[in-house]
Amino acid sequence: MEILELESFLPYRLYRLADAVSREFSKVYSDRLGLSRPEWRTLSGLGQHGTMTATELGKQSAMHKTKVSRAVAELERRRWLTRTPDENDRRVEHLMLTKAGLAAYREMVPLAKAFERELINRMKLHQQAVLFDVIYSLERKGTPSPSSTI
Amino acid sequence: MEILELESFLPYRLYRLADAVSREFSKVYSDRLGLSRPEWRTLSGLGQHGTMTATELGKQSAMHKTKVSRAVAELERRRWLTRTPDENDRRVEHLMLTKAGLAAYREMVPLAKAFERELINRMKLHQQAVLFDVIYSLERKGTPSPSSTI
DNA sequence: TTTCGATGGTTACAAATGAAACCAGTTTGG
DNA sequence: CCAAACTGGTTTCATTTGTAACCATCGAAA
Repeated sequence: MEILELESFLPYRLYRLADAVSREFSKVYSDRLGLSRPEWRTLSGLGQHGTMTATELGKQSAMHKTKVSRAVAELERRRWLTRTPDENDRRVEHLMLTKAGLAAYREMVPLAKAFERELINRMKLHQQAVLFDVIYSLERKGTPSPSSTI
Repeated sequence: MEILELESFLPYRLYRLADAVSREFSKVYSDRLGLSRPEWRTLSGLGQHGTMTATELGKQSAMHKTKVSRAVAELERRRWLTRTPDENDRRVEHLMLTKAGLAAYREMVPLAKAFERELINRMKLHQQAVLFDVIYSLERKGTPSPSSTI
């Protein structure tokens, strides 16, 4: 009978990896700032772009609009961001971080970068285990990577 | 001011990729069999191993025991699996797919494999965009992969 | 201008989730 | 033999999430 090896099934592996990484990173902004993931993404988006609408935020960070709406509401409650109604379109609000929000963002950036760096280093140490696994999954089936840029 | 580009932040990219893939694949078992992800993983684990305990299932497929418990309960309700109490340890139950459960599993395996293959192909078509991105993220910082097996 | 479909954003409700409490059974150490 | 610590598994409860309905506004077409 044909069986499926879950442990090496690409969607499963990807999910597991991402979940583990994401959980670990979430500790940083959760422990430090008491943020949820949508809130962190919102903070991050605004910190990066200065000002954005809720829709833009959703696009950039791949969040459903309800998530954005809730995250924005919470950050507003904390006075980490303010809303400014659009001049021409009264449905739209432009969001911007307050001083406090910006301070939080500034605190997070180096932590995030450090986390990423460490993650990359860890992967190197483990002989790029993760990377290798993904590649393995890709190579296993199909022809050997043809025009690979690697 | 130092900013963080969310779109290229490794944890974020990983999560997004995995989420997209997982969601797409979930359509297969959800539309087809009306299964949730934990239920699919349970079905998959049992199909693969024949018989397992709830704890083993949790280990194999990285699910919290409450998820396992609920998934097992649901599959049992559908009569897709049966529980057999362990001889020596009366806390433990051995789970096994019924005919119906096995039939569902058999139906899923080729679909899952096809999905994976298609996924891999799609990546190839896009010049291994995903793979490339991950690698790029890894290369960007740090020294060029030293003992890379690639 | 009025109406109708699309769009920005919020809210309500149901389902999925995680943490912690819990129950039953098992092991360990006195 | 007994109490305490532990383990397999379930349940409870609060939180998070997604879907869909919703409100307000806008743009286009009649």
